[in-house]
Amino acid sequence: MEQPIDWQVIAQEGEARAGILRTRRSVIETPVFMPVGTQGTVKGVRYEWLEDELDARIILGNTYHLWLRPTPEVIRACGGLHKFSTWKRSLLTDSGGFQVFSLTNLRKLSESGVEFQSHLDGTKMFLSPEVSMEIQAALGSEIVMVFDECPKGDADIETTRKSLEMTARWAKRSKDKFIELQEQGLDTGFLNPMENGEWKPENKENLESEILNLKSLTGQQSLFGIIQGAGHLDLRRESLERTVEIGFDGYAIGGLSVGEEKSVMYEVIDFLAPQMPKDKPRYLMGVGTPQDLVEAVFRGVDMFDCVMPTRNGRTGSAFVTSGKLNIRNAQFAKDTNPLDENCPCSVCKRYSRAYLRHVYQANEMIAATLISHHNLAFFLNTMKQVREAIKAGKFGEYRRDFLSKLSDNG
RNA sequence: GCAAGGGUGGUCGAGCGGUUAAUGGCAUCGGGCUGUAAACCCGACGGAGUAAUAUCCUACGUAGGUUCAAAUCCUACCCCUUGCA
Repeated sequence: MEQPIDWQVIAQEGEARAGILRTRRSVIETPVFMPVGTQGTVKGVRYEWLEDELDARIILGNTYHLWLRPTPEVIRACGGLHKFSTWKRSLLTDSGGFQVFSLTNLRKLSESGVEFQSHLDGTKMFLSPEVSMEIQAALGSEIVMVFDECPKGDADIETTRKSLEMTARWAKRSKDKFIELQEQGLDTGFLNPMENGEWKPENKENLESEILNLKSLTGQQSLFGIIQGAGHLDLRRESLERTVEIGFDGYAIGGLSVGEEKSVMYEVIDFLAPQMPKDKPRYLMGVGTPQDLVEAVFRGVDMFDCVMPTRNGRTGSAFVTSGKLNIRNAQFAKDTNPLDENCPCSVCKRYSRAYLRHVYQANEMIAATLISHHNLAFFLNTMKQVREAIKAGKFGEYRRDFLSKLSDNG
């Protein structure tokens, strides 16, 4: 049976899986880190760098932000988010669900959806599963997320249960609307499979043979469900069952790293990931630090996204082998070393900590760009090493080594 | 030379008799950032001392004076800015 995406495990070690995810627009090796490009741009980083040196295969976009500006009408008129932005590889669009959580004082929540006040000008806007699906069809992403509600990490059991049940109903409504939109041909990113729009990585001999065995794709969008339940394991299980019952192309763990203790996050992943469908990709939303990624892969997660590399990059914090480094610190004023001597990225090859500190302190735009670039390289390289370790059956060793090198608050 | 206005902590600048080690901005130093309302937010910022308080010390151009009390009022001097010679 033809599907919009295809994912196959090519190696496994314990719960950790290495796989190949194919969408209509790119071949993505998992575990994968997806840089966040909320407003149709990964802040501070040109697509040229993401494509060439960093070799990101998939990035995020955000329904809520693009809905307010430039609006789906503009993006549809420009041929969808790929054509509009010129990003040719895969896109995953978040549904606006997270904004239901993070813009809590600008919204009114009800069964039908959420009334938002635009954070730009206060205009009242109504977002619902149906509206979110319409916007994501206009954006034309490869992976569409259901519209969910994300309770606080420390929410009590009754609040969490009510929230989870609404998320389940919203998931069903999302899927119904999603199917309708696909049938109506409103997805701007549709690619005729006969035209073979799929992008393959270059110089990947092993991958070529693996791809040959894979099924062809429908050219349509795929849809991921989201499991909620905060830190309550029985609710997590219930949410998982209800989500799987509806049936999606992949499954996401939502509602982590939203204020709960770190131990709770690992506990939930430990419990949940192994129970999730084995033949579908598992996506841990919004996580996290490099350490979080390694730990979550160890527990069976395949996909990640997080704003940390770009946000921290813009605010002077660099991720390095030993953890984090704050480029503002006076100790780096005359430090001629690169951010991370083990990092092969073009920033580390060329620029010193002293220079990066100077341009940061001087408020030069390039500081944000350079540190964001390095941070993305660090995240993407970490995931590449993780994949290679799993394929070589040495992930346990890799993880131990990785964690032992952390000395700061990584 | 005359007239007017000024000299405040790293810096710019408020304060113009007591609650003022002295508002605020900037700079500096430190911390934070996890499906991006974030090129952002928070804290420290005369010195000594304490785990933290307490407590000392030194400070509003310089030197005197008035007053219970002065960055704030008075006098002299030094310097700066502007205008007139």
